[in-house]
Amino acid sequence: MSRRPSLSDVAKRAEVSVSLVSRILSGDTTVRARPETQQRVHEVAAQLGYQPHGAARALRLSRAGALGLVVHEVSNPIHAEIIRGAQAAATAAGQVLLLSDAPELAANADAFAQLVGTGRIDGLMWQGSGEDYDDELVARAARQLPTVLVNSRPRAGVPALRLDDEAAARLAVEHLIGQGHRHIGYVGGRPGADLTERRYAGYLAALRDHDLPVRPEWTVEREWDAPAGHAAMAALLATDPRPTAVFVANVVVAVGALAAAREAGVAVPEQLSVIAVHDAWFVAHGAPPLTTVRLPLDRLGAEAVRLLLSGEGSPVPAGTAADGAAGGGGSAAMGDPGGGGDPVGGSAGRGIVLADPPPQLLVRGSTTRPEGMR
Amino acid sequence: MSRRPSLSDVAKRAEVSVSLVSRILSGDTTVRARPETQQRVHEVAAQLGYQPHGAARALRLSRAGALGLVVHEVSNPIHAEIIRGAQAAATAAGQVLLLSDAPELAANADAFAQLVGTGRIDGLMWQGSGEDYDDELVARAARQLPTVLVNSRPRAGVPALRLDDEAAARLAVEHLIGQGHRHIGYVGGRPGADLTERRYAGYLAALRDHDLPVRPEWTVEREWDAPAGHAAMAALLATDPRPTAVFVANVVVAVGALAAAREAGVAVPEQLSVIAVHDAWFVAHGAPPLTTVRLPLDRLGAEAVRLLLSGEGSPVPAGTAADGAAGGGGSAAMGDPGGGGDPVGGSAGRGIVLADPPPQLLVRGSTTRPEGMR
DNA sequence: TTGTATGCGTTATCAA
DNA sequence: TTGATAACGCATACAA
Repeated sequence: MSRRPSLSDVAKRAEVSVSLVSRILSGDTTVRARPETQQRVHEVAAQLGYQPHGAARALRLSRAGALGLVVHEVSNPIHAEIIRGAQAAATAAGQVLLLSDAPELAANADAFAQLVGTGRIDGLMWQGSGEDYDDELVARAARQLPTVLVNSRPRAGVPALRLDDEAAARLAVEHLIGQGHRHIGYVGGRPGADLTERRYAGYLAALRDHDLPVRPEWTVEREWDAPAGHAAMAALLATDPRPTAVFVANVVVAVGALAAAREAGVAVPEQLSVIAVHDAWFVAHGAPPLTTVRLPLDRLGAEAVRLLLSGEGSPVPAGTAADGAAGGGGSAAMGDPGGGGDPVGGSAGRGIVLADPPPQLLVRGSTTRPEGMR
Repeated sequence: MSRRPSLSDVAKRAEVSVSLVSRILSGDTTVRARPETQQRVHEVAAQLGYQPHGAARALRLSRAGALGLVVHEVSNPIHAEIIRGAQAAATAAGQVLLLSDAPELAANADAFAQLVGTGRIDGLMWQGSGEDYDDELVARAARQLPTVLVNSRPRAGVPALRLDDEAAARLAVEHLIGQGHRHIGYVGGRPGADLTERRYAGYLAALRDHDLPVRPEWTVEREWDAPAGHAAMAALLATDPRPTAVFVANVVVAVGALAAAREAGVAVPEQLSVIAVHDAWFVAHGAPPLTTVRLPLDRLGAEAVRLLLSGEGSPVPAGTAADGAAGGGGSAAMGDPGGGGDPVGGSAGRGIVLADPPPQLLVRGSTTRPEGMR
């Protein structure tokens, strides 16, 4: 028959027992089998193209060999970077990556159960976007699985991985200040979202450090998409006086903001400098090419994988579903991995900041000295 | 203990046998159990939060309940659309989606084996990009799994799903012609790639239909990325006479092409109209906003899932690995699903064209009547 | 140095 | 109307 060869097929052909084959092929060091036997087994296995059956292994070991990644919108280039990093890291660790979509999981309870409750994955990475349903779903997931939040602060007791957004914002704003700008506006993302707040903090810190005024009407927050950026920039340009430069908290938002400036007849960078956090391939080709601060988004994904695999994901609380004894699923480890973290809480609820590599300024055409300066 | 509840936990608590629970919970219609028993079982299951263990199911049923999707670059917005469609369709069908990266699979044999050879997935979707390794890898995969090529013509006997690229190109070029252009250039993607050829065919057909000349020096093909588009457009603009309009075979390429025109001081659309295949959110915010032809990329992913699930993926040839009898893995069905296909070969090697919904013209600012016309 | 037996959680076959 | 049992493929404790 042409079905996939199993251990017993190999065993039969090599004329040894199944268990011996298992031990030999899995590189069990305590197996002191005859060298000739070992070789024979290896040969037969190769000949037959034997590969262990994933489900059987998962069942026996009660480890799925897979990790889940939940993202809010694949088409967002920022999320794509995270996916890329996670994908590569998972593969490198011999795990497969299961991709899912947050809005869909929120809308479809079966889908959620299918992903989280069936033992298909050993850990879950959840890209938090500050949606309302995030907290609830993440909390539910964390009850069943080691879970890590990505690009978010810790919520619902689930550890979180994030980048040094404050430093990035600071770097961006300081670039503007260095060019001589003293009137700098802020376009954020969704109000109240972690990311917005952290980047706003960096913006404020930079202004403060240089004794520059903060004007409330120059702070506009809408959403994390281009239309929102468009609206925000339009609002900002309607102020009087108007800033000579704008820091935009996200490159996607910046795309809309640039379009709004263009439509308003405000030349960038001649009349208005614009800088944004995160880089995406297409902004380098824009008019003008956008100056950005790049953050290592791919590392975010990679580090999340590492965390999960090293057992530092959210510990699964004991006595969840049925009875009530101790013993647990996810092991919990301590320590502060990753570069320069600022651990917040205890074993759960930690916030880890990936500060390495640091934010990188990519100067392109959208920033320049303010008009009338020299 | 706090481990996940199993069937036997439910059975114990409901005071029935495991097999009865299994049948009741799986909605077996032939199970004529007492209504009260049924209810009790359901209650206990809900109480315990019982969910069948995926691996155990997979082992028993020899179906993984998962599909694999291999893509060449997640950050490409076009690929992201495909992923999105596949993801949604898989979830809707109760399957999970396993995402992988083609270059990585090409470089890492273990990763390939892990994805394809371990029974983790019931079918594989492979986004073909005309890379050299594609043929070989797809062929290997198809020997083990029902496989479908996405956005490609059939290769290596593997059925393929694609969009009506020729119609899209035609629609785009006819839009230009309709505006009065008679000198229309072509910027393609990777030379020799299916996509390039199909779109080129549409371009040619449109010109032919309107008795417009085809000038070899106005046909430039480089690669599927923005830098290539930049180079191609630069080459095109160096011709003399130069076309008044350019059809670009891909929106990503078009981003680079627009930048090149800008740098060359050629105003779009005043001096040069540009139109491209595929739509991406950011081009609407560009300068100028790009006119595009949208194709239902998400349906491509969704339909691939449907095909695999309905058993119309590549049939796995019998007698592959070990012995040599009949009996096979993937069932093969015939028929011509999806809208208006042009099936090419037999059961394997079919090419299915998704012609519905048809290409959609999105007129934005990058096209206009040629200069000096009225 | 190697083999036998057991169990992971399900489903399916058969018997009662 | 229900239950006992075998089997899916593997890893391991134990026996030889």
